[in-house]
Amino acid sequence: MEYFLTAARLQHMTMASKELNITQPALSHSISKLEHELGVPLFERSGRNIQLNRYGMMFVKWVEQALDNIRNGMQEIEEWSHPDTGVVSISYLNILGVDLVPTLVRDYQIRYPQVRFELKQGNNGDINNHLEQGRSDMLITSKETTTDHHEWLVIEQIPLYIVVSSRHRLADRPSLKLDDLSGEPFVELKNNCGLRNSILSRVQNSSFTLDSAYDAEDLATVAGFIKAGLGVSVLPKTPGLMLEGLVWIPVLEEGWFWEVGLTWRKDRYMSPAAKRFVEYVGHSSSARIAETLS
Amino acid sequence: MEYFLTAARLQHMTMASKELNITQPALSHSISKLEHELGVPLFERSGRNIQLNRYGMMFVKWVEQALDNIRNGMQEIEEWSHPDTGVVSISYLNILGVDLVPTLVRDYQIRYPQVRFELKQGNNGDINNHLEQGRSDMLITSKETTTDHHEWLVIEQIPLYIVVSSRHRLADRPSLKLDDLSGEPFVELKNNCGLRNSILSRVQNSSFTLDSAYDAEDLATVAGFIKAGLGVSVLPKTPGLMLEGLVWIPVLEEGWFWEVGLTWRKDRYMSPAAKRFVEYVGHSSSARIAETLS
DNA sequence: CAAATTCATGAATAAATTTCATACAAAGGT
DNA sequence: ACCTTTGTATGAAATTTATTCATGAATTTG
Repeated sequence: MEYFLTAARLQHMTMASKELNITQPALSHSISKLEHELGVPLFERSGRNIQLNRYGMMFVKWVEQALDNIRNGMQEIEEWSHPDTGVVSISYLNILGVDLVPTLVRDYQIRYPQVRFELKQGNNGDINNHLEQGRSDMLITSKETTTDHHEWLVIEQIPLYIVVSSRHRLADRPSLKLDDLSGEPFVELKNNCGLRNSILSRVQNSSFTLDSAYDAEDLATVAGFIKAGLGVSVLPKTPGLMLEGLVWIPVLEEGWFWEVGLTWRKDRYMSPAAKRFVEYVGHSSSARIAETLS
Repeated sequence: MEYFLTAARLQHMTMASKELNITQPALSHSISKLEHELGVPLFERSGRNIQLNRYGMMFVKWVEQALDNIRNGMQEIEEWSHPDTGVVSISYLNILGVDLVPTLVRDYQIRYPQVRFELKQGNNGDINNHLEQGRSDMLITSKETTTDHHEWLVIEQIPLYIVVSSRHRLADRPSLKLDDLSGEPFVELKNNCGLRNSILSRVQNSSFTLDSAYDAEDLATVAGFIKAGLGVSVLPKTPGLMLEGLVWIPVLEEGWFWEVGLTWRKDRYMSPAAKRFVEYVGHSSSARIAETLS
């Protein structure tokens, strides 16, 4: 195709072959092969020069279009796979859309304003499907769901608090141990939201037996239930959950925080734009952790 | 490209390879080669099945368009080179547009109604250029211009008459010899119109010396000059020249006719439609000649 | 848990493209 | 008119590319 267009443009085999960096017989052969495939000649050979004929002129315009299409396709891929102009496709847990993800995206776009983000949210099951089906490059979720096929990079450790209604009998305590909640109706999460497993595993290590009163769909609903005085729970202290009428009481035991981070599949191709985003998150989160320690 | 589209459509290497009549590794290799050329993967490999990824979906739509274009190009060529639907491209001498060519074309299109004609006219120089440059498949002209690179097929032998004005002193003669025109002002053709050379060569064989009075651009002008009483000439008796006020006097000598026919270059490709037209003209003209003889 | 299915990989083979050498034809210069 | 130059075509050899075969790894199925 490329050969044909060049020969057609220059109407000169030898010059065209030079432009294409091939020998003249190579071009002659391939043009002749094309002509045989089409069943018609594309050039008039009169003496020692060639000239596009009727069929050649017709065919040129189609071939030009075809090659333009291929070039467009390559350019689109190039654009989308370039770190500056490419796309970072992320799925994240619903609750993280309130504060963490928008902050992260905004900060990143100050550095790389041309990068496009493709953001999807959902519960743990949803977003894991996104990742498996390749509809997202990476997830922002809690660590619990990762396997050894996945890479994990922590973004933030959000402290967990015991949350009660302001009218609750424990509402004025400065701090609590988990055991103090024994007998209290506990508002749990329905679907395995990462956080749920995170809390359940901690509970199993303690002597305290959990009295599950309600299963809510998501964290915001849990907060709502507590506010309505229907029970108590353990929640990460994050915007979107800090409703009026809730009291956040620190947990006395060590290590009560919810680890949120980036996860992606080791075996999957990741676009340069996505790679750079991962790198950025790595730097910024380690900077943030260093800051927290000092 | 074809391989990629099939694999993309079926999302299944083995099935695609069967449809393409190649082995599965052949397809795997070529897809992998394409991916390396583009620098990005086009499929997600999860376990034992493949799925188009973001880049693959983008690329598919461009490749589909490109292949459509090539197919359109091939179809257009197919159409134009098919004897039924193709094009017959003819250049002819101006004067033959009055009767011969329209009749020929009309008769042919009764048999092959889908055939398209591309008709150009001009003087001898013009139409010879058309043929040399490949802008026409064939010419309808007089035999004189053909060389051994050309094929020749006679269509009609148009009788030549001595033409004088009705007010001319020879106007009432039933027939004339060429010598009878001695001393008469002769109206000649300017550019070598085939007929001109035809007449001049005959004149050279006779004792008669031609007294060239005017050089006209074309046959119709010759007729006009004669009608105006400016001279006499020899003309083929054909519609378009038979003006009122002209007298057509048969020539006594034998062999005074103008041979008009089809000519084309031996070394040039001729479309099936054009070939069939040539064949038709061959049959119909031999039929006509047989008819004339009987 | 074995059998079957599917894709990837690497070496061997088959097919294609390209080059080399050369022939043929047409322009151009003397 | 003859030689030189320029340009294309052709066929065989060399090279590159594509395909197959054999096989391995991974995942799904019965």
